[in-house]
Amino acid sequence: MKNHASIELDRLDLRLLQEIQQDARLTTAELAERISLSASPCWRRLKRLEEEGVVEGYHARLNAEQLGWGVTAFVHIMMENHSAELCTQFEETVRHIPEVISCHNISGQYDFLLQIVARDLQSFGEFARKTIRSLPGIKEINSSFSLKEVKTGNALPVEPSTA
Amino acid sequence: MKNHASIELDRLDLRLLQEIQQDARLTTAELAERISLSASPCWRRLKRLEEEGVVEGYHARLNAEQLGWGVTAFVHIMMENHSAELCTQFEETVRHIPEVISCHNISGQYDFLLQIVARDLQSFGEFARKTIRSLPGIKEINSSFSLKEVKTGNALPVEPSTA
DNA sequence: GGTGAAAGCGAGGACCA
DNA sequence: TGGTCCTCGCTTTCACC
Repeated sequence: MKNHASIELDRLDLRLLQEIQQDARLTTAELAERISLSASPCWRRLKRLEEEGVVEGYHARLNAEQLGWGVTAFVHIMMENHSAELCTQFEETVRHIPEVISCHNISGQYDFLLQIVARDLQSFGEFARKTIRSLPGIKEINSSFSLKEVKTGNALPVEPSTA
Repeated sequence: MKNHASIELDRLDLRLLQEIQQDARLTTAELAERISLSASPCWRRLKRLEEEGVVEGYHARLNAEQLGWGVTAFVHIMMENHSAELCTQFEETVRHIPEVISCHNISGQYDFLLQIVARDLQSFGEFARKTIRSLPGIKEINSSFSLKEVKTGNALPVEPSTA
């Protein structure tokens, strides 16, 4: 898996990526038909894209509600200082907390933005107090709750125009 | 596809969901082996979970960098007022902008939190000015940039304990 | 709910243009 | 690169515990 940017991607690769991003379980034959190619070269392209790391993985998207995760929260965190040690420790800890769906180090007023799930508001409160607030070096926390998922799926735009 | 919450999920279902969340391309045979079941019942369970909407879809995760999306931004938006009309229009518009990876209606100071990708900072500036700022009813915008993806994948926790 | 088996299909490779 | 063919193993669906 290469991590270099700027891999050569032609129009077929991009169409393939678009399709596979929308439905990861497409068979090679189906995929081939959709991008108007025959199965073998289509399969080879996909393998190449996997090798190059353009395709990072295949995942089932699960319904949070039905799994009992009724609350999605966005938590902004400000650190007391920006020592590499403190931040690295924070990141390492956060990475291992399953309720933390995503975490970004961000620019601006706050240092980190976390997306978190919880069973309900009460659980979230407990989680915030026990698990987040108690981490070392945290100066300020600001939580917002998702009232409505307007758009999700985390699909990247794949435009043939930019090839 | 049902949308009701609280579907019956036993330990096997949860293990299955965990596996399929991590690797959507597992074959039924592989999946069955991992959860110590034979192929047929395993396949039936998966189908049931798809039917019930617990599994919402299968998606390839693509590498943003390699597709030329060098910038990930989090944009907080405050609306001038909260008229249903204005908000619905905003949501509908936003849903159709490919650069908008996700959008949540949130509680707190701001009304919406959007995750956006752009080729570079300059493109983002242009996008923010032309596409976002010009939407009707927007009072305030606050953008932060992702400096580092500490954790991603959007995997939900699936604990057998909560079954 | 679980097992076993049968039929049809796709993955993945060899090979040619 | 792309296309064709081939083979093995898997998916999928039975009928039956």
